[in-house]
Amino acid sequence: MAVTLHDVARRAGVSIKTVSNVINDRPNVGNTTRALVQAAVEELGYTPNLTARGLRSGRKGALALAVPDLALSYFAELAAAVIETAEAAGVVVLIEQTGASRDREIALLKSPRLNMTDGLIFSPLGMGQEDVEALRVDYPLVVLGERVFDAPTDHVTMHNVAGARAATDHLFSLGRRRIAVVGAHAGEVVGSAGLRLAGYREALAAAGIPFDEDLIGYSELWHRADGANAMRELLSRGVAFDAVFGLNDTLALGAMRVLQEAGRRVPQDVAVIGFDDLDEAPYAIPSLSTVDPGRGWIARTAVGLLLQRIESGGGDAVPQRHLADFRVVARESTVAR
Amino acid sequence: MAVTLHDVARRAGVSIKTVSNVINDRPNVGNTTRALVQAAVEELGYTPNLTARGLRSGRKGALALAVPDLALSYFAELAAAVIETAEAAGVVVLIEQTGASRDREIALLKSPRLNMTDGLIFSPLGMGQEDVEALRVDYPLVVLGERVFDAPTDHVTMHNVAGARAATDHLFSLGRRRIAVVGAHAGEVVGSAGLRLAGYREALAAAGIPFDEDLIGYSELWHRADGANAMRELLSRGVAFDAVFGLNDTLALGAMRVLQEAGRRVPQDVAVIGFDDLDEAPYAIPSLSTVDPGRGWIARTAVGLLLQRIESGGGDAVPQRHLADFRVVARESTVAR
DNA sequence: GTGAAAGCGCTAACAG
DNA sequence: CTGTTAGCGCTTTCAC
Repeated sequence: MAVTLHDVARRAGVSIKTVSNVINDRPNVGNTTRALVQAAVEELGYTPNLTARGLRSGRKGALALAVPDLALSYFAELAAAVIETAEAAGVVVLIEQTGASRDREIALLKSPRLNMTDGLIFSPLGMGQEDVEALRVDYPLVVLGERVFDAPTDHVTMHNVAGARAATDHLFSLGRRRIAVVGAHAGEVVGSAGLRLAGYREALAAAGIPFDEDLIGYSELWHRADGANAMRELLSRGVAFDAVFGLNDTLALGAMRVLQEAGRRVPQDVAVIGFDDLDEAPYAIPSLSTVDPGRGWIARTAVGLLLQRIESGGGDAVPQRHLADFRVVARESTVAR
Repeated sequence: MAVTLHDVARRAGVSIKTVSNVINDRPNVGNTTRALVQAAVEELGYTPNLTARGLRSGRKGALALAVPDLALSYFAELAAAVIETAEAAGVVVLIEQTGASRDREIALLKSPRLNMTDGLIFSPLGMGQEDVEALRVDYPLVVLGERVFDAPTDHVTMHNVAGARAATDHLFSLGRRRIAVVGAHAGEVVGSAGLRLAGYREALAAAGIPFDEDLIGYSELWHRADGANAMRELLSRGVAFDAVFGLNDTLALGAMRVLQEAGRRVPQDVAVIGFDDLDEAPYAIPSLSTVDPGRGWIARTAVGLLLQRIESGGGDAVPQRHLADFRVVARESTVAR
């Protein structure tokens, strides 16, 4: 290996600078020289050393994406979209898992590992409002989600409140009135759990239905098993309900599973709606109604924003906030009885 | 930003070499000097420039993982395990998606993008035996799966044939005899589809049951929708069957969905088994029986092997082949009637 | 035990 | 239009 610019230059009988110019197709190079160099590149099988280029130019051609856990479908699908978009721009993606731990999230933000990249797309789950300062970093950063407000960085996020409200309204439109929630985080205000719960409460208030704490199922994480456990607890509590709002699809699927184990028919006895519109939602049994939060748009916007920040040398343009469109996707789990 | 070794050296009143020695905790440095340097590092908030280190030492501290598509749960879960293992070794993971395209896979193998990393863990899906030569690369490479045999590289793979045979035997043990297959690839021999189908045929042969082409459902890809489509086609063909072997869990889940839409009860009318033991398999309705192919072990072994190759300077030790243990996981979708 | 100097492969001035 | 010359920040001989 180790074919360098020098080798190509020697072979083509030109200077290393000219080769560099051809590689980065810069304008000021004669056509014959260009062809000569290109031939040499072919013959020698030259491929630029990205590390050296990165060291010299400061541009690494890589971005980092930090998510809680790739095994969570939502983040896997998000990552797939981010990688696809980045690849189209000739940028590679390095993935970090934080395990939704506040400490690991904060540690990651100042990790030397990041200096292999030009910037970070960060989806925090453990950090909160009190950690705003940790987001004041000296590299391009785009934050996904709404755990932290008034952060000094670009945000791309979804309509958590409005989406949750629409999901709840959808259940109301079927005539359901006792709507259980699965996946709430005790005391949380910011963050997807808090915001979606707020949307649920807004819908309740607008419909004149009192909020009933007994209908709220809590869980730390949002794995399928957490949805199942929360539903088991809800059932064992003996409260009556005719619908369930899973704060995400994974929770909803876990809950749906337990409901059916317990002999409750979905949607006849209990209607179920989730949030995320995972690829698998249409294939659940029954197919799962949900809120499509515009994941693809979010990925594309986040990558675009980050690349733009990188391009502009991280100038301190005023932080932007982008919101994806959402829509309720009605499937079998919320068919009217 | 941009605190360099020089800055630390100046602050500590020592030479840059000494600082470097402390950072990489090399032995030959006095205790007082070491403390002095460490203090300076703290104060200045020095973090090493990994790009420069990579350029100089040749070690980038990164590895690439190439999979067909992160949105496929199997690969998402595999990637999660690889990242976790790599992180424990202080190595970051860069993910490439090939879309299961042969051309993109081959292109990736010689992509300059890879020289940001020390090596590649490669899970091909489009390449075949005729592409062995493309695997003869000059960087450490570990191949996952069995699309290519006699390759000049390390392999980590699963017992596709034996696992599939065990899955089929499990269905036999329930008294099922007409076992449909979902997700076969026409004419494929190597590759997961071909091997798992071979395992199915082995089980058939051992049980003295003739192979019936009518029971084989084909699909190009292994998305949920492909399993659903293959099952729809199988049903429309009107052949009788009392069990289904999904060549992976995703296919099985898609097929199960269609079966129930069509009024076939699982497992009473049709037993269903998959392959992969995805996180979601226990939460399907009914919970999905499957083959656990040892995904975690595969990830750990692949990372270990790659790091070892990298460590040893890519010496041409003889290619190794590692096989994970598997086991059949019986759940509700294959309960005896 | 520590310092000085060279150079990894590339880009970016600045000349010519 | 093309060549020369410095480094980017680090590790690594080789002296001391």
